[in-house]
Amino acid sequence: MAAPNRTQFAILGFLSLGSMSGYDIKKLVEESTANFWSESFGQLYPALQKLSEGGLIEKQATISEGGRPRHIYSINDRGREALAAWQREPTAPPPVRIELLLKLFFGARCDRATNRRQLLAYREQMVSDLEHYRTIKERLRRGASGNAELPYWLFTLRFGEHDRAAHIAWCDETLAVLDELPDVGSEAGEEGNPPWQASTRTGT
Amino acid sequence: MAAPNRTQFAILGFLSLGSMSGYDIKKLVEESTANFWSESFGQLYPALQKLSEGGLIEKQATISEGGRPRHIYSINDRGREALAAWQREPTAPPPVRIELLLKLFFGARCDRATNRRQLLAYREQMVSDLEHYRTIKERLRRGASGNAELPYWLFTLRFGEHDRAAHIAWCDETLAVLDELPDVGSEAGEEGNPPWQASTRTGT
DNA sequence: ATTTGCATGTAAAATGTTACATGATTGC
DNA sequence: GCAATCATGTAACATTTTACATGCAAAT
Repeated sequence: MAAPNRTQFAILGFLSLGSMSGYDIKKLVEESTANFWSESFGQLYPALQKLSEGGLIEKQATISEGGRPRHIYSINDRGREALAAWQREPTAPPPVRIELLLKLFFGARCDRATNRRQLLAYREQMVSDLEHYRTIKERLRRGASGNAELPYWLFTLRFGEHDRAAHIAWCDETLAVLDELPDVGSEAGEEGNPPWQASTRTGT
Repeated sequence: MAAPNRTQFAILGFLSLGSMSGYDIKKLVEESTANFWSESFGQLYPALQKLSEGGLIEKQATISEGGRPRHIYSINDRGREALAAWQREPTAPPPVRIELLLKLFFGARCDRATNRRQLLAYREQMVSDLEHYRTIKERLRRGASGNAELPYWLFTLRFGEHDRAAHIAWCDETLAVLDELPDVGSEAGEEGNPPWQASTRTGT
């Protein structure tokens, strides 16, 4: 079954919604999970082949309307089992690397205007994300009412809404505090060593 | 100046707080930014060398107490400039891949108990993160009061608090809705193709 | 005619983690 | 003596993105 590659499970998930080609999966990903999960062709095609070789999905070479060759993949029982098994497995927290916070952590090394600009740009992104989610939600409510999976799709959307709203609130709070800080410019008082002590890292 | 490697900027940031060795940086990272930014030795040591070659930091071979060799690095003016320039630059949003949401997106493919377990485990992690942040906060308030960078360090902590609190709220909301959903088990009604349509992806 | 979309794949590069190799010192 | 911490570095591996290569068909 090769490496515990998450791409393969994503593929199994999408194929569980219906048979389709690699190209179709890519499109579906962009339209549905792109906000929290995306895949590139460079991952999809090799993974499809591996799944096919592993006997979790079936490949049928078809000719589409225009006479173009198309490889349609379908999930089988072994694939469905593998999908469900993955869903049952404990989920490792994703590695986080938030560049904005790294910049802000060293915020005393640059001027206030710079920090403000970064926060405002981030805030704008969060607001536009929220708008985007609302659009998707309306489309879903119209196009998928009655669909048994709709609630689950809405769960992931609500995640985005909670998350972005919280980040906007954080931006506002941070901007307010920032305005009351002395603007030392980029030449701050250096040396005076950091008060960090060995922390008992909460193991994962 | 080689690749626009973020590790190098992280290093510059930490060296702007004081001169230290690669080992020291690694320790500091673990104690301070690990919640939103981490680095491994495999990245740190080559990056230190590159920065040194690039003339952004200075290397001094020292002998520490025990007679062990130590390489102490110090940031110079060019390095400080590069750090500030990076802070001014627009920040690209990090790629998000949240496995929990991917599993939940296909939640109709497994039983309710499985979805519940995943949500509860995630919720627990969020709660323990919050506790961890509180510990750090207290330590900071005691050990760094008066420090000019303290506000910025608290900003990143507040980010974590906002973020985790929102995710906990989402978990609770989701668990409540989940309980009212029919438990179809892993054999749900398949086919009935997804209502996703081409979405105008909000460009980044 | 030319662009856009459909469709599949490979190669290369960037990024990052984990494991390995080495060796000294300090505390138990 | 032995484990833990200090300390530096390399090698292998995994993951993922981006770019490249190819070609047909439909729409403009």
